[in-house]
Amino acid sequence: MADGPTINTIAERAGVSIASVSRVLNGLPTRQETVRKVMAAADELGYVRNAVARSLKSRRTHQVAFAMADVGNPAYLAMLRQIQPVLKDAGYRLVLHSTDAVVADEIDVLHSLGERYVDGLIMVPLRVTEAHLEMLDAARAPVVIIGQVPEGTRVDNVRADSRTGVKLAIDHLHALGRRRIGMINGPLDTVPGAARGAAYREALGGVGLPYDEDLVQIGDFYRAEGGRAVAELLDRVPDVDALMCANDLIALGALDVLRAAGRRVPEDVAVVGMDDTDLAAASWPSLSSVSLGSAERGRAAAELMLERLQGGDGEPRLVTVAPRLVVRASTAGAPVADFPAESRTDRKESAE
Amino acid sequence: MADGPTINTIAERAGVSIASVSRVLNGLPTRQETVRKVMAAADELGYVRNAVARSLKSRRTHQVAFAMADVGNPAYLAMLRQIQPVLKDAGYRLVLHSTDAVVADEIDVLHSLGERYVDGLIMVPLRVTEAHLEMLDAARAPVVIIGQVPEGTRVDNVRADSRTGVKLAIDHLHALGRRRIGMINGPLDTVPGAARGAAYREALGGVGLPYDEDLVQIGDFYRAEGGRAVAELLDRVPDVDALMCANDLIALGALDVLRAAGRRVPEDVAVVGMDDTDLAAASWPSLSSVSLGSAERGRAAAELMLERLQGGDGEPRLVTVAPRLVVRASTAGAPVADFPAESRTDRKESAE
DNA sequence: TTGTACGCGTTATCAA
DNA sequence: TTGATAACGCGTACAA
Repeated sequence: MADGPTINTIAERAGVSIASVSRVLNGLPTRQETVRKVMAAADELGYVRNAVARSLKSRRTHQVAFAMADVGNPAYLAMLRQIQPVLKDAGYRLVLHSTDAVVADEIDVLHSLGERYVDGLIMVPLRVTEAHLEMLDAARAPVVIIGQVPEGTRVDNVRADSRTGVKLAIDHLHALGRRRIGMINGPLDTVPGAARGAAYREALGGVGLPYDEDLVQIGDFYRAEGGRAVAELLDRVPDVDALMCANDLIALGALDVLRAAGRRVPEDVAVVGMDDTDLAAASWPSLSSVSLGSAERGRAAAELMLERLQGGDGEPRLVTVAPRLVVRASTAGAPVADFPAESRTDRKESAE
Repeated sequence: MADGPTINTIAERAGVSIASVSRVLNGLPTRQETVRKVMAAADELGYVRNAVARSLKSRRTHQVAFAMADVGNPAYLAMLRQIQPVLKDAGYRLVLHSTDAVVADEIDVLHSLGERYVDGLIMVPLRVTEAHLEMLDAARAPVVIIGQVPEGTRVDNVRADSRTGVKLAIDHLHALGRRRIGMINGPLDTVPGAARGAAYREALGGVGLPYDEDLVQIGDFYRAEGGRAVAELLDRVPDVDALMCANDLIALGALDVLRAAGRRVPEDVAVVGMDDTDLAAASWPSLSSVSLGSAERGRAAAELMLERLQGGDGEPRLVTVAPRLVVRASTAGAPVADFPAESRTDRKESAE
């Protein structure tokens, strides 16, 4: 752990000036003899350039930050998996920020952008507050926001389209002949909860079904709470024949409860989840789910960021990613009997 | 996006020297009047200290790198989730490296340690080669390795204990009265594959069961391959009454195939997975699984790292994390009928 | 208590 | 082609 050599050390050793060393190291035109001496000295000393000093001089860190609420959330994770390679291939390192769903932490991250330890920031805010907007306005580095921002906000923005996503699911259920389609949602004061609830109502209208409050049950975005909500709904509306769940965990809870209640899935009740996480393919029956394109959003955000970093300074851009309905056994008639070969569920595991 | 103010800007504005500005900003004893002027100027200018310049001076970046093969791997992810908050609380940022299971990339990461853009590195190598050892020896910053390293390697090291893990599972199955316990493994030339295969053989001996080659089937660490392997095993040994699977994905494949073959789980065949990923709780029946303590390993590694960063420079340390058998429906008699309330499967989802 | 001046390791300019 | 030197932004002896 000896102190690392610098260009000064090399210069002494090679008997040249630090300017020459720098030139050689950066491949600038230099006499062969000098190149040789410098390279030899650098080699012997095990020289590695100091990234911090370079950054101070060049004003570029080759780092990009990605900030989201929770590393464990599969949706964010899907984004991360796409963002990482895009940045890596372009020569950027990824700095990870988990804000634990604390708004103050998000503001902190935006603030710290001024410290210039990264060249840019990709952020998935829980919701965009006034404080966010102020910081965004004052930001000294490019920012890409994944999620809804108020009209007119001057930031690059990547969005999902949960309205269309819910519509895909409702249309699908309707086409299967379901007419009593319930909705199990999370809290309505969250961005996803509100959006998905409204979309459900609208989609029902789209297929000519009446909106019935009794068919809607609010719980939380977790498995146990989802299950409880479904139990209540079953009590109240025994003839429900389909469940639109606001995310996959809720849908897993629905499967638990339906099974316990002796209802067959999908014969008696069809179930659709949302976010299309890995869990959807792992469950039994496997779960039809609406993908909101987390992976695609991550990739799009990373690409927008790279364009900014490479000098693009046009108007803020908006990218909207289309949702996709992934049909599996929970809506598709008879449960799949064979094991699935869908490659997307095949992920490598088990390190040691 | 105007150019940010520096302490010089503030000094001018406040009519004092940069030294005074620096002092105020760092809370060193200063006259009240000066403090006021400086703070005022800093406020008006929206000053934020430059992290790069500080790092160059202080020789500390307050960044730690975490390098593993694949962000999507749930085992690494579990580590990441623990490492992140530990570092964050200690004031360190996390730089994420995904090496895509390419050994050369791992070496790159070790090499880049010399660039001093991080204060330390936590790494989960696929396998430790000669090149690794050389780089580790020359490392100019603290390194913590999660995984097996050759005896005598001078690095902090955190290990799992898959041998004991497998033994827990076999003992459990044996206690349930199973006597024809099969093993579905991944390739034997991988570290986990070899270790788990050997552990299986040893554990059988421990409960007085003979080792029978016919009961072992090699596939790969994926669901479809796992399923295929199980199908072959069933063909060859129809009276198998339990399956020890080398990871959870394989176990999911086993459930698929057993279901298709009309074997009840666990009545006819009990199934145990490994790694205890989220998928284990999501499947039906829910999957008993051996946890190798990924989360605990992550936390331990982060804490070892912090100790080094805070000046600890004693002998290299070795931490071994104990495995744990999580019993669920796939071995536990009648499948659980109610929905589970295990909080560890409740993770927040769905951002938008 | 305050200011001057130097160093952290690089890159880049300008003479020589 | 090369070397001395000035930044980059900050912290800090040392002197005033």
